[in-house]
Amino acid sequence: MHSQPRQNEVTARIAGHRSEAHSGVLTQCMNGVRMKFQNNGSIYGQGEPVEHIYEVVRGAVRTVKILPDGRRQIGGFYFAGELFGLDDRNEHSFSAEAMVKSEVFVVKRKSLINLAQHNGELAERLLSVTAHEIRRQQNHALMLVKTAEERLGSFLLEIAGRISIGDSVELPMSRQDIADYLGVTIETISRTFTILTSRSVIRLPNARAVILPDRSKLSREFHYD
Amino acid sequence: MHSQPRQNEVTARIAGHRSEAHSGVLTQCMNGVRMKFQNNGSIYGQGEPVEHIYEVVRGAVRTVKILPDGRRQIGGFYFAGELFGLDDRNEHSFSAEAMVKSEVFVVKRKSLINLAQHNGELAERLLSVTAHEIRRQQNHALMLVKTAEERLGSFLLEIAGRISIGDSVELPMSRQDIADYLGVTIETISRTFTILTSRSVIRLPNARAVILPDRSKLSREFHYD
DNA sequence: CGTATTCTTGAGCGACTTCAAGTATGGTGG
DNA sequence: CCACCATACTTGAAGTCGCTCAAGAATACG
Repeated sequence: MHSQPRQNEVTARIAGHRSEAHSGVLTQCMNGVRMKFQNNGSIYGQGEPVEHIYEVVRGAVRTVKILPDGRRQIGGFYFAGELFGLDDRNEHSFSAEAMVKSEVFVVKRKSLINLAQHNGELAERLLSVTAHEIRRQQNHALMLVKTAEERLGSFLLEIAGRISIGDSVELPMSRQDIADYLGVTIETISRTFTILTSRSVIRLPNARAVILPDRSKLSREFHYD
Repeated sequence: MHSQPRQNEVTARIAGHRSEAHSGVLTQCMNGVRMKFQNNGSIYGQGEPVEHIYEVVRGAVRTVKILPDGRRQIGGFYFAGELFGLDDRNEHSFSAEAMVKSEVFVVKRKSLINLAQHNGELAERLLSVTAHEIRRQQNHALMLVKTAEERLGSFLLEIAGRISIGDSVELPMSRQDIADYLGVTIETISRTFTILTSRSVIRLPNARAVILPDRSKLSREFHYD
């Protein structure tokens, strides 16, 4: 059902275009470990103990939850400079996987908390990062109450806001990932891409590349944020 | 469309049953102001500057977003001891309203951040509260990809986990609030309550009171969390 | 007791799902 | 380099769940 895709030409370019080491909150002020993951590599699993916090250095990561009945839900996508793994429990409720060849900076959760206790600036930045994550999750919830066209529209706007180069975005995630993030089927995603293209809202040079000619018009139509 | 309900007998009891002052993260270690709000009173508005952080002392609060096309979305419900207003931007993206007569402890955002910078324990607790809020938002997103029956089932489980007395819950929110939280219409919520009742999954002594006779069975069926 | 409001129920319709092919694309071995 | 296979993506047709529109029942409060 959700089998291994291959590293194709497009995703390889994505992994590459941010290959310069991205310096984020953690890499600047902590000692930790850099880890590399292959396409689809597992970073941590649903149910594993929460011992680390992660920062994407290069590449792209998704968090995934498999429900008892087999349904798959994507919690979020994370790109260079972004933190993930911020669970408040002792067990991860989602697993994390690299979507393309990626590099991740890993620090011990306890060390980070300890350091933040004696470093006010770090504590503030951490708080800011978590507050930002709350907003993103709220936006995610907001997407899920709209029509398929609005969901995909605001999704593309959000992703474009984070990894576009000019007016074009190269999607590191598959249609299935998008479908599982937006709570619709892969067929609906595909049909909706076709509709948006025929309406000239987007262009699709190929399945993984999207061009958004008029982002402000899109924002108005799909009122993202 | 969404007009003012009145303070009825049931919600009055809810406001009352936690009338003992609840001591949370903020009330314990900060100086701030206690504010009282009437049923449906506005605590802050969508678009207003973010200057404070709030803790429910007594009562119940909802956060609400009105989309440009008039649709209404509930971001979350907050009960005694819980924090809200944790926005990462300068403007609130949701407004906050009391659902019943409520008391709220208000502290200046800047003061809190400053204090946290020099008080490691407070910083850690704040981080824990925000991480918990992230989890709740993820759960909210998770609810929105299910069927109406599953949405209402997991919603009732979540609320029961927070404000049940024995196996019964008194809902401070209207059907419209539940509908706008779960992304379905009020008619669907009403019908689904009827279905759950006819299946003996719940009992409804009256519209605002719900009895969950077998919560563990519910958890299995609606696999909440 | 009357009226406003909330909640419930019904019938028809539409958007998304399901099931089922068909097409395109990347990788592999000859 | 090309033929082949596996996988991802697209398209079509029929079914279903939730929405819309409409009315009726229950509840709160003057």
